[in-house]
Amino acid sequence: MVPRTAPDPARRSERSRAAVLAAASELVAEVGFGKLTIEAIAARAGVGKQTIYRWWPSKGAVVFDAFLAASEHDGSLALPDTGDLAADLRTALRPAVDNLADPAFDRTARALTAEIVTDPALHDEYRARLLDPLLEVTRERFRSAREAGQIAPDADLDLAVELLYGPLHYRWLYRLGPLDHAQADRLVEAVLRALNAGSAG
Amino acid sequence: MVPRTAPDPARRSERSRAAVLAAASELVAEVGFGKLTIEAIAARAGVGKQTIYRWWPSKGAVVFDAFLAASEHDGSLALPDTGDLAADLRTALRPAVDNLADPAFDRTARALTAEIVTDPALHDEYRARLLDPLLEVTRERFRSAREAGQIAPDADLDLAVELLYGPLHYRWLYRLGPLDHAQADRLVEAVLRALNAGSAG
Amino acid sequence: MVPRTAPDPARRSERSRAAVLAAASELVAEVGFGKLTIEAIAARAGVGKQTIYRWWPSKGAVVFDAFLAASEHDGSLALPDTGDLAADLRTALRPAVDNLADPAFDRTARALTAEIVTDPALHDEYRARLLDPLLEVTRERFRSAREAGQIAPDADLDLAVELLYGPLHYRWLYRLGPLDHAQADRLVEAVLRALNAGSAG
Amino acid sequence: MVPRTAPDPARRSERSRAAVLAAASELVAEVGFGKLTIEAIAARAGVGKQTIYRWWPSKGAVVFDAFLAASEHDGSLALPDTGDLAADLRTALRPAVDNLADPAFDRTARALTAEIVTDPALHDEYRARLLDPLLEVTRERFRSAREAGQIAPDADLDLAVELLYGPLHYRWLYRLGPLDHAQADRLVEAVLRALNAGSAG
DNA sequence: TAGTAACCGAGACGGTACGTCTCGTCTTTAC
DNA sequence: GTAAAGACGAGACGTACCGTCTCGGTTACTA
Repeated sequence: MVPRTAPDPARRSERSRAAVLAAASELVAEVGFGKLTIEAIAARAGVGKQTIYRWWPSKGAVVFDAFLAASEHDGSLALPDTGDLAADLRTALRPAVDNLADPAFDRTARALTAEIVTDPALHDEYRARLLDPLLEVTRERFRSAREAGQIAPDADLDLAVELLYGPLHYRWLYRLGPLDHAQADRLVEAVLRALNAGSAG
Repeated sequence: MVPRTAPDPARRSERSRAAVLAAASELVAEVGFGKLTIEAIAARAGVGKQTIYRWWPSKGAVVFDAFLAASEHDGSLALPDTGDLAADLRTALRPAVDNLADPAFDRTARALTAEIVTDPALHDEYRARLLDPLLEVTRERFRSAREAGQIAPDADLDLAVELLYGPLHYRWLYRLGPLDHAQADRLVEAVLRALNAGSAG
Repeated sequence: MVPRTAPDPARRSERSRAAVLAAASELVAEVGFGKLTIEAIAARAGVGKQTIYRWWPSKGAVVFDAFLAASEHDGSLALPDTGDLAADLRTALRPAVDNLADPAFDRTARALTAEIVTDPALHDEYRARLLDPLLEVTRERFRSAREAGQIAPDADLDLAVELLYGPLHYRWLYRLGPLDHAQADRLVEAVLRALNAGSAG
Repeated sequence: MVPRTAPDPARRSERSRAAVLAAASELVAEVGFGKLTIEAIAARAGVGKQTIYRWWPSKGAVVFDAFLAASEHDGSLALPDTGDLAADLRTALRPAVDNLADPAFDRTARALTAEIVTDPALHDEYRARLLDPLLEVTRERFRSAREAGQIAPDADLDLAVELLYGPLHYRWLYRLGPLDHAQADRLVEAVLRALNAGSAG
């Protein structure tokens, strides 16, 4: 067996790539991730199945790519640094909460989460392209606050971001309660207390 | 299509039920949830496929039932109330952390999480039979601490449990860092600060 | 394994027997033999499946029994002996032709023929209860004609009945041409010529 | 349900087609038609089930095709015209009788007959590809004899072929008596008498 | 500008599993 | 103590997709 030579990205049809991602987006919204099939994507996109298999390793990768294509360049990672930590965190959490509360986003996000949690390759890509950048800017904001003496000088920044996003994610994933701005604000307050905000100021 | 009449549970074969759950447990450990098939479960259990379809609505339901059958009666929900809130929470989190750090448990738990997150019926059953009882005993412990004046009298108990379990779950789900007792202990401290523990004492 | 004891016919429920045969008749007409199932017969008859398996060896046997119950006691075997062989044979063939030309009878008869041709047990029962008696009365009529000098004294009586019924059956089975009285009459003439009728008179 | 579009015969794999027919032939001989399954044919042929369902409408059609593939190009239709009608008919019937008397052929032929009698589509194909050509060459031989003045000038040729093949088929189908050359020869004589052979000479 | 190599749509292929159906047996319930 | 009801192990059904593999037919680089 000669090892399959990698396809030449230079010759890749942009037309097909876009059609596949669009078809995947539509179909995942229509039938859900579980009932989504490569064959249906190919048919909807007017593309041969081989074209999908050539460029994506799995169904999850296609959908994830489609999701990324939509998410990547909205400036959702922008976390301001106005000097007011609480306000900046609220600015970050409130749109996130709005997203999670949107039924369409909820459906897609759940399907992707299920795949990411299960498929190591997708997990890695999710970490690299979405989650780690988000965590990093957040950590950076906490670092800035620590340097400004707004939180404890020995505050664990990793723990800080987990305290911020973890409870929100948990509440969303298991539908434990409403996702709204008030809830987000209360969470921000709790996190700041956990980080001894003010006690050092 | 006439709606299928529900089978009579009184006639259910306990022998078959147990064999199916055992086979499902073994197979999910051997091949993983994704490659698990109903046919393989039936074959391993020495059971007709129809017997599985008669009593469970989906592959996820079978595996979940098998997981429950194993989890339900280990007293994992016991959360002590010694009067020392921090110690009691550490007592609760440490074994949980140990479980999540175990590769075999991790694999099964991820597969089930993926299903629960995606399948509303499984979600409901998970909430009813595992998650809600756990959250309730934890909330109860916080209530006891609040009455004892160990945390702020206006502490939001729902938020409290989410602050406790959310960051841990988040760290586990996305493999954000090591899961060990030290980490659990730091989390407990942060949560207590968030709840103004001691400041009111 | 203890050999199953034969059911005691004395205890047989006439009510169930009749209900099964009626249900089989109706269903074979509604869905055809191929799509007929034991389960459907039992359900329609309001009878347990076991009751059918207890008394009949196969689906074909049930339907055959139902057919027999309807056919056996109509005097279709009556073949007159008026002295006029040609007329008597026409009297025999014409109603047979009418039956075969009836679409409802055709459908059932084809299904049964297919079973009889394939299942030796059914074949034997068909021979014993329907076909052999018919052939015998026909043979007897030819014998009478031979003794009366109306056909050749060395005429082969078995061949005679096959010459009479074979062409008709063949035409019916493969739908080779119309089945009507004129056709039956021409066949009778040909058979009589084959038997040297008249040449000896 | 969108009606399935017909597959493109140009792309059909001759390799698969031949393997399926061979497997069907073998299996029908081994287990009989009734116990033959599409799954077994596919497995034996090393072929996906879908490949069978793609190209054949039913189990009967596969077996029939296998039978045809074996029968079609043996010159069994050759019916000589030596001028001696009786001899030519004997030449035609004797090998037919030999076939029917062969247990292996008998078994397959019964199974196919059962299907043909029951399934209109198979019936049509049988007529078109095997029976009608046979009847036509036979009719043609009778026509030739009629023109030669060997049978009655008003002889009904359709009746003639039915008189020839019908009794034989009847005797075979219901196992009414031995199938041998003597029997075939007697039948030929009877048919010729029925057609007034010689009386016009 | 011709040749050629890769991608492309299309879809048949060998497979696997699906969820359903029916078989014939076995067990339980109720009359 | 019989028979209805129906769960059971078994396994074939016909369908849906999987991922691979030819097929021609465009592209778009190279010679």
